[in-house]
Amino acid sequence: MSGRDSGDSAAVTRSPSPDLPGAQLHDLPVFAGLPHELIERLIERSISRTYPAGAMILEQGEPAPPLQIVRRGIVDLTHVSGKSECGVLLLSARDLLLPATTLFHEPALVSARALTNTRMLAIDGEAVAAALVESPVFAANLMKAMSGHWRMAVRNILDLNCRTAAQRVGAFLLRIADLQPDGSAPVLPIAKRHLAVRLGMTAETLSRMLQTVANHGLHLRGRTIVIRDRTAIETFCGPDPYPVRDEHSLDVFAL
Amino acid sequence: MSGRDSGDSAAVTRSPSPDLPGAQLHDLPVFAGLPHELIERLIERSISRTYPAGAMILEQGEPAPPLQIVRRGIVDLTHVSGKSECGVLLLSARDLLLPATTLFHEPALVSARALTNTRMLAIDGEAVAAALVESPVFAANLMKAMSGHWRMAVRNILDLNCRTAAQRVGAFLLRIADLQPDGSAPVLPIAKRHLAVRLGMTAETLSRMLQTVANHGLHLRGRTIVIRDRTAIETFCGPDPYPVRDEHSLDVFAL
DNA sequence: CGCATAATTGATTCAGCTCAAACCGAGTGG
DNA sequence: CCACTCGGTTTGAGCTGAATCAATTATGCG
Repeated sequence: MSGRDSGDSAAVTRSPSPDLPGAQLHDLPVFAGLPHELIERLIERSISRTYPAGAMILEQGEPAPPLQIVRRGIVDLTHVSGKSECGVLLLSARDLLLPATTLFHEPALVSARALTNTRMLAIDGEAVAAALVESPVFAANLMKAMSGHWRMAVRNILDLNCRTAAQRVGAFLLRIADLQPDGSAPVLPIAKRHLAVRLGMTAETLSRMLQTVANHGLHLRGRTIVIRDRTAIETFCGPDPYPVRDEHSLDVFAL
Repeated sequence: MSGRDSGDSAAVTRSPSPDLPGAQLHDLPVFAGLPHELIERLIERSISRTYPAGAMILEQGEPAPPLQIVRRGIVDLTHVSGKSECGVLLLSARDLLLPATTLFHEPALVSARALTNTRMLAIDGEAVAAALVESPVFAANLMKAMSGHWRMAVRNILDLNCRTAAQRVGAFLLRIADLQPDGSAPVLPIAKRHLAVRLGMTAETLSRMLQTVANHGLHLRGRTIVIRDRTAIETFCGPDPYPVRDEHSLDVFAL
């Protein structure tokens, strides 16, 4: 929220330096149901890092020893080969960054880049491993997140070859709007260019498709999403192929 | 059953009925590193089922209470909407069937269908849950498999929007060939039509692309894959976008 | 043998990409 | 205050990869 993220949200976390636990850390879904002292131990073995918009968080090909969690901002997972980028997923607050890559020390298939100012929590890999053997609940939490990621990936695959570009755009914006805290006017949190990559199309095509979508009841004024005719846009976006949108119950908040 | 996969493998499992443990069950990767008695307990709470080619194993939309493992055959994960199918992944022996869906009781996004005669092992969901809290190793094994699935999904996403249809065909056949036990001539285990679905293209396109690929050093005589010019086909299939093919180390054998 | 299903081939169409140019808003500096 | 970049967005024209539709040939399979 906030203009182009002016002071407010920054002020919350603006603190002497990284590791300020802050009560809200305990409420991260990864920690749900864990004994308090275990959470403390994990947080002690973690550091917070902030990345300015555009900064690389993780380069594809390298493994990611510590377990990283998005505390604030939007993180873009894309594969870069040559000059063509290929987006896979956007993470937002509370999401885990490539847990699979982390846990099994495999090279990441995608790079992670901050699209907005981003704050990450990085928990030491060994502490995580220790916690895993000790706490089945923690293990379950991680699995849950991984399930959610799988689910998102499958949706993406389906979208890519069952839906048209315009439908993808529409569905994505609709989703964004619905995820946004209901009171405020829903707003597109990232640049169009990045949205295009995420949706697997060029910036030009996105531009055109936005017009198409506008003709079906969903406008984009500036960065605010205006749903003018809900049912129209929903039917346009296709036989909404899959069951309910319950990735949240899997502790996944990705876009 | 046992159409063209004649007696050999069928003979091994041809038995009065389902739950015949059989030594090889203990060697499933999901059980790796588990105490022997835990394996026994899980196997006791499981049943084997066989499906003829073409049979539905799991319908999209329904959750999948028991944890299922492919013992033999090829299982196709596709989403069906209307008359258009959209393939996501092919599972083969030793792969877990939608573990995420199983563990968290969410409706599956895709249907699972046997493409060849298939034998599944279904472990009771509660037994699995119990084993999970008891054995961190078991939990780790499941996570490993889920990591592998995520990896495959990401590859698929990348393929779909960074590679041409011909490149996908080439890369897939190359992969199949490499995975096959090296002695024998590599063979395509499924019908072309299903391959087309898996690769996100129509059967017609697949047919044409096979010709294209043939001009670049990879022929398909009948169902046997003939690699005539390895380097040529490899360079043709594109800047092989991702690191090594190490999904096997993640206990994933999907195609 | 003959029917049904799979695979090919050809002709046509269309969604989305590429390339190129115009446009626009925000800094920047004179 | 205005001119001037400079990145991002839009618009346009043309091209192309793959889908579609339709017809034909192969391949089982009962």
